[in-house]
Amino acid sequence: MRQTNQLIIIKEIFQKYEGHQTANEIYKKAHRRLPAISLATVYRILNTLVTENYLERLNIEEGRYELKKEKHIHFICNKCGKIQNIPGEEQIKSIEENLKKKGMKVSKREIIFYGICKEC
Amino acid sequence: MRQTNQLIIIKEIFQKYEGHQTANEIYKKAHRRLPAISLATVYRILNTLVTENYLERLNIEEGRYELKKEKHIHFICNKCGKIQNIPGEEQIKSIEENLKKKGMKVSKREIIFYGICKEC
DNA sequence: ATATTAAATAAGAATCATTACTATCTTATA
DNA sequence: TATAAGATAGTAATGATTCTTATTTAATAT
Ligand SMILES: [Mn+2]
Ligand SMILES: [Mn+2]
Ligand SMILES: [Zn+2]
Ligand SMILES: [Zn+2]
Repeated sequence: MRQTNQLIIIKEIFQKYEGHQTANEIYKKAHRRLPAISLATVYRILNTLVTENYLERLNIEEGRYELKKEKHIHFICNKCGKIQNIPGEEQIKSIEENLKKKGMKVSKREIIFYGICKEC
Repeated sequence: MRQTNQLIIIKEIFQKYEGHQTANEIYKKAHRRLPAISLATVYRILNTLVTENYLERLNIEEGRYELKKEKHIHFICNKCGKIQNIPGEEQIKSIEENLKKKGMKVSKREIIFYGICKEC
């Protein structure tokens, strides 16, 4: 993978802000530093970084990307829209073990709770 | 809510097949019985039925709808694409109780495991 | 049964996220 | 520095979903 300016900048954006960002948000941030960058390039780099396990994609209405870290679960507030990382790993592991016993092999997961957050 | 032909047919499609179907699949099935039906109508009716808790929408790459039944979890095979309903309700309830203790109110959730199914 | 009317529909345009395409450019390497 | 495979910009294309508006229809009152 070639170390292009575009790739370096997008990686830096994720290092600077460890939140859940859309492709378009990344594009706007990258565009400030590299006005010639194209949205298609942002999408291609995001896809590549997901394939390489550098990023993770969260499928909500619009795709959101975040740095790949220890596995976690998401809570999205229906009022303010904030996305939080929440605990629950033991319970999920328990489900995955039961699936394994049944002969299924889990490689990925998407666990999202929706509701009203503490502040709202 | 008016009992239109379009609404009745779409409900019957879900009664006949209790699987996870896309808007377009519904449209094609409905179209056989009512060639004049439009895709926009299918979408509007699906949205209405979700609002009324008759259907549930599963957000994967493409939206998939199924009859609303007891809460459950999904497993999607990366190879054959089959979507299965799997158990794990106790563990999820445990997570939700912890969220409640922290002051969050859960109203909806989306729990999907991806991997390879028993047959593949 | 018929007229009335508010709600639902068909058809197609519009929107929005994402991907495909291709000529041009750039990083890595010799 | 010359070269070539890989990456990019710009833009067209795609696919799912929603919007718009003129027309139709189910429910209700007569
Ligand atoms: Mn997260
Ligand atoms: Mn299901
Ligand atoms: Zn909130
Ligand atoms: Zn399978």
